[in-house]
Amino acid sequence: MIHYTHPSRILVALDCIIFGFDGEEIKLLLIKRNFEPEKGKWSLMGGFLNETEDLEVASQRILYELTGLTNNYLEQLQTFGSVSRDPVERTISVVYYALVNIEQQDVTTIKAHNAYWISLKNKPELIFDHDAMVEQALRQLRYKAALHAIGFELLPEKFTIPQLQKLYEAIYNTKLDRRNFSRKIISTDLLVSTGEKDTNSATKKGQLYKLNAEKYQRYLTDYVSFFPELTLL
Amino acid sequence: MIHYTHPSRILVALDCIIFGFDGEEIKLLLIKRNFEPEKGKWSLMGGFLNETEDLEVASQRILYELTGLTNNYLEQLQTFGSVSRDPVERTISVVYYALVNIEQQDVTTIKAHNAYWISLKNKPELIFDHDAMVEQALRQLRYKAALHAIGFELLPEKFTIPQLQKLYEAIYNTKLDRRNFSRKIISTDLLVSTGEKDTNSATKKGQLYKLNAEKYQRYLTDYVSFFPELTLL
DNA sequence: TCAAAAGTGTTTAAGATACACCCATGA
DNA sequence: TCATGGGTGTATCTTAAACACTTTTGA
Repeated sequence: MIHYTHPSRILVALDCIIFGFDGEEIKLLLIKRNFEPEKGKWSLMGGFLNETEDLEVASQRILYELTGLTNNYLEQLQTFGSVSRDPVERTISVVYYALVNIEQQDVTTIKAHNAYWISLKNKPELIFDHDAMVEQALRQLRYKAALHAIGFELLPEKFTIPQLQKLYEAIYNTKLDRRNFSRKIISTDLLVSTGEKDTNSATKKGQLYKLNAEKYQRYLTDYVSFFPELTLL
Repeated sequence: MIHYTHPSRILVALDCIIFGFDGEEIKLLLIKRNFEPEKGKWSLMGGFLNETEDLEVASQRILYELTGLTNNYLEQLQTFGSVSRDPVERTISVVYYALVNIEQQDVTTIKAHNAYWISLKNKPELIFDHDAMVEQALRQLRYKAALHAIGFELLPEKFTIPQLQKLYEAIYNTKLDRRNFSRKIISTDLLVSTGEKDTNSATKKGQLYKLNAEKYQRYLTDYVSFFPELTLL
């Protein structure tokens, strides 16, 4: 194989910010490291890129190793490349963020990695530049969820409109008007009524909806605003 | 220095999509390669990341080498990492896009690199995955310029509102209503009248404005919509 | 029967859109 | 003086925002 003459081959890591939603709060899947470096501290799930592995494939592998999940929402965020970001060796890190249904993961692999779901509000300090990664991922989540229908990735297959509203309130750390929210969601035609009712609710049982898969695919790339105050000037 | 045991150190390239605006069309600064590999074909400006160089610094260096420009709008787009994207050797490429004022660059260095401003409509086929990079950069430019006040980076310091409108029409390949556009821009309070008139115009000379620097800084991070049809459902 | 959450309708205000007229300039 | 492009005003329609009442459920 021919090679470039440029000498500087660099270690390429991947780190993954994994978001979940428990019905009340946005949570992060974080690892309490029982390995070096920085053993005992908190970090994101990560790994190295192999020579013969696509970047996309590597990110899916890393998510799978920790959660047992495939086919999740997984999007590249940004690459972090300060010279001094990893004290062990010059390493650049390609960062992905994932949205997962918190009820679907494989508890065994999570335990094996010493990982825990931590709510954003209680996030401990993380190693290296992982705090900056999380901050940027949250910004991207807010940005994207305001314009695209990605929030559903954090919910179970069937959900009520009030549940969806709680999700958006958690993402934006705000309160929304129930009536306006409901009307707006209905008007997108993104939801299909299942006819079933939410059995968990303690009081009046809400109607369970699922996604209109076709419309949903369109809204992943097209603009929609699920966040009322974002009428953009 | 301690090293990780992981063996796969990989060549890290940077590629840069450079957008300009000539008053009528969005243009790309492309290189007709007089060097290997793919000599004779068109490509983006690129280079390799050095072992002791921050990623951000490297992207600025590459932009400077080609255009002689510093302090431009330069933002990381995404990292491309297919195994087979570069036939010479496994290389991942961190892609940046830059917005430059087409009148300010250093013609000498551009000539030295055998680079030319090509309008988007006449873009030739590029090497490797550079076409996909350009496509994504354009999508990002459209996305971002609809919400943030970044378009100004493509204009000279002083400009008329009709010039600004032409820019947005070029970015979105559409026609906008002159009266509504003007009102919307004025209402943002982003422009400051200079009192001067555009001397280039053949007919009625338009008022020259410049940016309200303070407001501008805010709008780089905050949302603004300069694109009327983007009321997002 | 009462508290808590779900569901729906109305009114108002703001913003987007469409459209018409006048002004300045140089050929 | 006329064609071209710049500047401003107004009416209408759509959408967001604020707000009140009724229904369902289990304790």
